[in-house]
Amino acid sequence: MSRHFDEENPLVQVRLEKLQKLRSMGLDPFAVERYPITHPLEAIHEQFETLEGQTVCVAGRIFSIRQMGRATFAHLMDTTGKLQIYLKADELGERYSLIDLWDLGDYLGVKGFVFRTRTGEITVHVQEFTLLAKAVRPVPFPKEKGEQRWFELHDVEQRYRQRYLDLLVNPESRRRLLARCRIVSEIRRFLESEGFIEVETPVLQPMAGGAAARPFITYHNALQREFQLRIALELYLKRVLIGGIDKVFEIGRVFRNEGISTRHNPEFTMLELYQAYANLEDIMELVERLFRTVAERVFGTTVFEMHGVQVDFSQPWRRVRLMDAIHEYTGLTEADFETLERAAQAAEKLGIHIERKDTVGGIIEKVLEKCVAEHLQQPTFVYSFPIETSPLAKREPDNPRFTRRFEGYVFGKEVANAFSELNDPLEQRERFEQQLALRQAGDEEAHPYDEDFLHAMEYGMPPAGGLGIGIDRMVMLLTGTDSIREVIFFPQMREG
RNA sequence: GAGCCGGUAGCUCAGCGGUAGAGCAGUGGCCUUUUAAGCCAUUGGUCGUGGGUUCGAUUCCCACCCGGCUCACCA
Repeated sequence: MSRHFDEENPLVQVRLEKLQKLRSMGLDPFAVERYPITHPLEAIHEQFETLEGQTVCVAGRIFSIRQMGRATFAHLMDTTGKLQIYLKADELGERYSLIDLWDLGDYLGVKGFVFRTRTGEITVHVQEFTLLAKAVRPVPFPKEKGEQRWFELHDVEQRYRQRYLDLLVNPESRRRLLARCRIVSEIRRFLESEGFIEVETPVLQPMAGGAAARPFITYHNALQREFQLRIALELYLKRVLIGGIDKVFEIGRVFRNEGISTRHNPEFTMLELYQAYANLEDIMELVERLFRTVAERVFGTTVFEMHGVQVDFSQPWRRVRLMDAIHEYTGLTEADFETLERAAQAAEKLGIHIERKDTVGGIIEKVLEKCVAEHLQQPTFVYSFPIETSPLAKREPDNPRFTRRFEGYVFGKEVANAFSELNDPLEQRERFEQQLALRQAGDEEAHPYDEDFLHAMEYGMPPAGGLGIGIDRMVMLLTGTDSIREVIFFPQMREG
């Protein structure tokens, strides 16, 4: 796929010649700035009863064209839909021949009256038209009839690299990506209606914390220092909480320096929220309400299906202790994880690869990932996570090896992560020290020791429940999509 | 990082040792309510890149690039 302007391409040449002709007639399409439309295209269909016989102005891209001598039919397309237009030579005079200078993909504005053709299609009978912009490169619009389409843009690489073409040409892609926009919008609306305030916190951070992941490094010239791109929103949102904003959230891009896969893009969108005076169970209920509300508002249903499994977000989610879930699906008991040695043995038996840096808690989470997650098809909260992998969560009072943390699973995939947040600055300091030890033992993703954050917490942080949701993965499950790239407008690609 | 599959015209694809094909799009012609419009004619390709084998390579071999899937790494 060449990135230069290939004027030698005959298809481009033809279009450039047409552009030249238009310009020589004083009809430069690129000189046009505005076209006063009276209706989006879909509105003509919706309001046909009242619009029949009325004059309207509409605009869109030429999606198809059928010239039949002295009469021409074409379809325009805009964000809302498509509309047929009809042009007659004996009414348009010399201007009729300008149609020869049109190509698929050109932007056209027309004025005319609304009618129904002999075959019943709602159409605008054009009296005046203006070419509003030209496509000098061929746009691969498909042929279509009803729901059937031919010669569609299929090449996955091209669909991702040139998403504008994918959006233009493939209705499924458009639907899926627009669904993403509406999901984000409805999440905001829901949280605001629950009294949460949206804030924006730094992307450039001295020390990226709040999650276990390697950061991207960048450099600030004037300050002559490195910064890290954030890997989570957590620590700054907690500072806001300490600042007295009791219900706070952020929807923002985070960056993790990892491999790319069907489920991982180096930059992705997180929702995090914190609610003072709320605990883990309150957050569970909030998650249930969030999914139910967004599902209803965006899709008009709470029932979703993926790979033949049906889930219903109008129902409460199952709640299960992590160790109980492990017992249920592997037969292992807590005793099997008493010591690092036993835990490693148990995991190896399940075919899980253990590394030197793994802790008992790390191994437990691996077992969850490899052997349990796939069974959690119905919406499930798995709670009570090991303390080693949860340095920012409160300890369980009667079980100090575990924390007040849950992960939400749907269709076997993790979609939410939440805790009763640790707000004891003395314990937080100890937890950071433990993480430091892990880091020194070779765990690059151990949580960094953030003195500034500790300082903030020492002024007093309220008891609070916190939640993180990967928006991209939430969109995947609500749209039944297997690849994260399909729900990101411009997924990361190697240089092409 | 490993394995498998793929990259041929603007788009969708076929071809697979003898100097490249179809449909649609494009171009020219006929056609004043068509709709995958139709009919006739026609243009268009360094067959991902670079090496090698061969009289000859899109086709066989090697390396590389890009993509997809699976696994690994990774929330």
